[in-house]
Amino acid sequence: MNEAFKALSDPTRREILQLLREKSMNAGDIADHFHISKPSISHHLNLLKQAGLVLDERQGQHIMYTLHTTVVEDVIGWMFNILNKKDQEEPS
Amino acid sequence: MNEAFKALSDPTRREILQLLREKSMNAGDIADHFHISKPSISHHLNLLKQAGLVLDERQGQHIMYTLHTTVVEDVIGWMFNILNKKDQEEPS
DNA sequence: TATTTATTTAGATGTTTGCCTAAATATATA
DNA sequence: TATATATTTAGGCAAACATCTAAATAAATA
Repeated sequence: MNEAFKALSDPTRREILQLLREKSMNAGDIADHFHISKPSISHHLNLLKQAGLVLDERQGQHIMYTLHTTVVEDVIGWMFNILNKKDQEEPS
Repeated sequence: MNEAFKALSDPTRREILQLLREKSMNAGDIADHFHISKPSISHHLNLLKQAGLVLDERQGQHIMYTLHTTVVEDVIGWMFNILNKKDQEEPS
């Protein structure tokens, strides 16, 4: 999960996730939302992929990026855990 | 909230939060849990403080660090938001 | 098959980060 | 007030990071 926390620490990458929240997009369309070069966006996408936060799939000329929520849920779990005292685990 | 995400991106700092989850501790006792110099831990504690994730209060010779959960809740909110499609906001 | 379009890889550069040791500050105590 | 204890600040260094341009790769199309 360390890679996920690292990936989430960059504002551009968080914005990419927000974009993908609405719908899957290809790399070029994602890049068009930022004032950053395409190679840089490609690098961010790769980090998000390594962290398990997005999936990629080639569709002909394009590569579609999709939000992958499993790791997001893991992070939420970690965060929730922080909110409860160890010896006071709340019943569900 | 960017500072909080940055603060959470380091494993040592996340471990500090896990420690403080159980009970408040002073800087020295926190440092004793790690194989890192006290100045380095002090630096991590300062970043956590800047991010609003911990509070500090001097108690005589010691400085007590306490988990502060407001920002943790904000981050959880952001994470949850990612899980829901924009045009499909679920009713509470 | 040659060209165009989409994306990534490679390589370079400036900035940020995490760590260290040494020195400074703040409080408590002899 | 002098000394001991707790913690932070300062300064430096190596590794990681975010960005760029140029070149390489992959697929579609003329």
